[in-house]
Amino acid sequence: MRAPTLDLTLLRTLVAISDTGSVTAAAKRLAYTQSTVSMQLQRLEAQLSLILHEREGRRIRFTSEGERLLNHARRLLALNDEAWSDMQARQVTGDLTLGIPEDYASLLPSVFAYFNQLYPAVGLKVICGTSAHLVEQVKAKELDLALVTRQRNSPGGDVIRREPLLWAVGMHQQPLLSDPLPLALYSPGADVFREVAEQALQSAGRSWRVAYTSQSMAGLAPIVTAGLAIVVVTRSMLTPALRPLDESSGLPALPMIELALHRAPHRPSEPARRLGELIREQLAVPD
Amino acid sequence: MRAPTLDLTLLRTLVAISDTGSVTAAAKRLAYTQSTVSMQLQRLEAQLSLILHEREGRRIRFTSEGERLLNHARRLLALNDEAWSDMQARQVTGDLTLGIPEDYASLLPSVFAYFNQLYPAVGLKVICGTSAHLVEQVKAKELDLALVTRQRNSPGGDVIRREPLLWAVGMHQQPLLSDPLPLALYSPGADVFREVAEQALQSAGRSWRVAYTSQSMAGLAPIVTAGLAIVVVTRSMLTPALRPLDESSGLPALPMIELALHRAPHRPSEPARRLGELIREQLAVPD
DNA sequence: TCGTTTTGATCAAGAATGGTGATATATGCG
DNA sequence: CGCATATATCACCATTCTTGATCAAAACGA
Repeated sequence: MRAPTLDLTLLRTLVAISDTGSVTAAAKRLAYTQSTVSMQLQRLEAQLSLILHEREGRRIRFTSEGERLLNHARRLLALNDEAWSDMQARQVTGDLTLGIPEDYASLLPSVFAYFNQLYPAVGLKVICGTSAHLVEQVKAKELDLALVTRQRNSPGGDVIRREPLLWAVGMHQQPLLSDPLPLALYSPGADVFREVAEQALQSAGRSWRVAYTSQSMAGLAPIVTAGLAIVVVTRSMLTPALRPLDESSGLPALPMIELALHRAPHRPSEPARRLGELIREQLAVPD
Repeated sequence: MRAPTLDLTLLRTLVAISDTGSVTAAAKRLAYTQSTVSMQLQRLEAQLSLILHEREGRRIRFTSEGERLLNHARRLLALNDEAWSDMQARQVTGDLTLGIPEDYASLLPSVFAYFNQLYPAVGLKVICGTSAHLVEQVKAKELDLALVTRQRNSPGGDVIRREPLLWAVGMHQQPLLSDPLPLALYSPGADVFREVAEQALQSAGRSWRVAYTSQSMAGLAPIVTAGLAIVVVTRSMLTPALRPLDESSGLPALPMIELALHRAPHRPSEPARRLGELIREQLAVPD
């Protein structure tokens, strides 16, 4: 039993007719003429020597063969689309620099791996820095994209995800609720976490002291796990060495933080567009 | 990212080139001209704006994009072929009568179910009877097909499978090796099992008596499980109530039996062809 | 009920596509 | 250095596909 090949174009038309329920609407969707779609349907039936549809009044009804072919068609087209976009993706070339906050570096590797698989011809460079600095670099076109943290509803960039901020201490430490509260913070002005924490404490009337500062979480970690200070993190930054504190700790609630994607001011390059899309897809609200 | 549709014909050509390793050979396989295949390959590359192949000397080498597309192509074509043959199968209509030995009835239901799924428009009738009778009916065109048992290398029909014959007794019975041996047999002349058994005993110089006869195994079963007689079966006819005897029982070895498919003398109808093929596929040497 | 509108089928015609044979080019082999 | 084989390219032809126009049939509205 030889198997000639189906015409995917006709199958796409068939699916469009089924989806829209009418030849005319399908024609509109596919940017064909009504007569074209009508003839395509007939052509498909002729090629298979099968009656795929019948009409009751004006409404179209698919025969059981038609329905069956529709199933095949959808699977076939899904595979086709996947193949096509995979092949197109391989043509996307260029270089691309993305900036991320150091503390989110742990969140992204899987995205980078996936991106590299989809777009092997793109040279992706990743630069870590504080959010404020990254935003500057994007404006200066030193970066194509930057993923930054920011306070809720502050302007600039597209929001990718919102996350709650948490107070955290070392896993085996009791909360140090001394007054003033010993904080481990990022360098002054460098990061929103610091601003947020100080605002929250201030409006709660708590006093604090900066027990330690660093450019990144990595630098703060030893201090915190040693129990010398408490720190502000997002849920995705929690490690086994950190224990989050809930409201029973008596500390003021912290607002949500936003993760936003900034794009360089000119029209984004194709690789930048793709990576932006991928980041949005992969990081969107996994809560 | 819109996804235009690939041309499966071109993909088939691509696969053929890959399989045969040359444009000319692919053309031969596909019943195209060499120039056609050459242009098809170029067309495919043009449509995707990709270089799929390069030449080193005369030999063709696919680029990594080409190899990647080949993977997609094979999957796509497999799905296409499946869809096509499924749709074609639905057009096979007609009626069809198959004869089988009663004792093989238990072996076939799954085949019938599968057949009915593949060819829902075919009315399949199954008739049970002894092999000798079924052969007569096929010759008389009362049956389209008949599956029969026969002695090894006897003429007529196509061999579907060979099976060893076994002596069997009731599961909890000791072999009754009295002399003469009490046999449970099919009706005289009705089945090859009987002939085979008698030949084997005769040439071994054993005497026997027919303790019970019936038209089918179903009729013999009670006698055998009660331990009143021994019986000849194929491996596929063994039930939990039956225990096969090996050569240590002292009984003469039995020859292989053949399961053969007879077709009515005229050109087989399409449904008959399909069922024949299916039976061959499904029953072929599962040992 | 009778126009009006919308939808689908059909047709002829023009455009575009795809296949072919002939031919030129290149490669491998003796 | 040819000869044999494989591939690329080209012009031509046939077929296929799309389209606009037209017609028939339903649905719609008053």
